[in-house]
Amino acid sequence: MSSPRERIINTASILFHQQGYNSTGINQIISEANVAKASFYQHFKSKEALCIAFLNARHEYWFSELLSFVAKAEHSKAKLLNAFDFIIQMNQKENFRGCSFLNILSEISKEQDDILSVIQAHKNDLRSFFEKEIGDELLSAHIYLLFESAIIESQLFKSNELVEKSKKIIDSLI
Amino acid sequence: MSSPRERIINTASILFHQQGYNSTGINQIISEANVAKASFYQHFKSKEALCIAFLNARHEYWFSELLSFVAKAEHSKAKLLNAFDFIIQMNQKENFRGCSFLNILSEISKEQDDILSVIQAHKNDLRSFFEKEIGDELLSAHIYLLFESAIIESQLFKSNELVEKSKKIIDSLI
DNA sequence: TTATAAACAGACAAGTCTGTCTGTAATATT
DNA sequence: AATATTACAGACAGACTTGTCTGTTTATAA
Repeated sequence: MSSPRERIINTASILFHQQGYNSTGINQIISEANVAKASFYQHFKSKEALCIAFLNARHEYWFSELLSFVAKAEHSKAKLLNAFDFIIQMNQKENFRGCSFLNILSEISKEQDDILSVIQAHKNDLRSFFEKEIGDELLSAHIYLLFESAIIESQLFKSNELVEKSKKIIDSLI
Repeated sequence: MSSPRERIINTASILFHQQGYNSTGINQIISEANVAKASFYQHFKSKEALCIAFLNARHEYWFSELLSFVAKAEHSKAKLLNAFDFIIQMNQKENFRGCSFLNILSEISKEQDDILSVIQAHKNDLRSFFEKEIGDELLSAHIYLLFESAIIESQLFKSNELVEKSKKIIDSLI
């Protein structure tokens, strides 16, 4: 069996993503992770610290999945279209729960800048990904914006309709 | 002085929008609205009912503000650009707190479909607004997607940078 | 002026939350 | 084998949550 720390992160990943950050308590996390409360606070000094550890783990996971999904294609345009197919795959896998980072963004208060920084760093990495792939500054911002709304709108309407539309738009754009 | 119901909605509007839905308790709302708890539950059967009343009030307010802002322009293209200037105005007015509807979307659980329906209705109205203004189906979806991400990204980065970029994109698009 | 309605204050129940603490059991290292 | 570390169980504090309830005061209407 994995270490307590791993079990906590894995359980928190599922629960935060499924129920939201504020709606998930430490007690539920440690109970489902089979970890004692004292052990939890030995690894994480607070719930906020766990949140940051979760976001970092999520960043690693999500990005490597995106990259390997995109790598299936050869040319730049096909890679971009694959990125949107990646959204569709994740929607199915995770029941249209949207983006962990943006979900938590909506839940945190002004005081929690530590968390905000991690979210911003993640999205800056995503922006850089598109910039490297596309080159042109304005066009890559354009694609990034469509990518972001494609995720959110599929969460909102529980449907891939606007992801598909985004693909059509990009097809006519590039 | 206004009625208790009005005071509750007004206070909840500020607090939900500033602190988030789950982080705002009934006790804080009634205390800042100067309303007795019994009076609150005479007007709203639950916090969820208040949430729906708030979203409806927000819908009315936000949409009429958008329409009057857009009406300043004559032609279709100028109206669309004005819609993005409306985002900039609201960002300044409300400290980059983003969209109330999408914020609450991130906080609710699977079971709260009543709230989800109100959010979806709001966004469908927004989509219709762009469709009426533009005509073309795919293009109006395109503008809608850019509009949505413009709001979210300005909340995320506490900046109007990507709203301005969206305006440039639309300028070259139409 | 009397009767009806609405808003008031605030205690209370029953549950949640995070974080601390005590003490025991299992595991690693020397 | 003895020591040091790590994880365990779970009680506890203190503060929060939503919603109910009792009783009082104010405002409206007959």
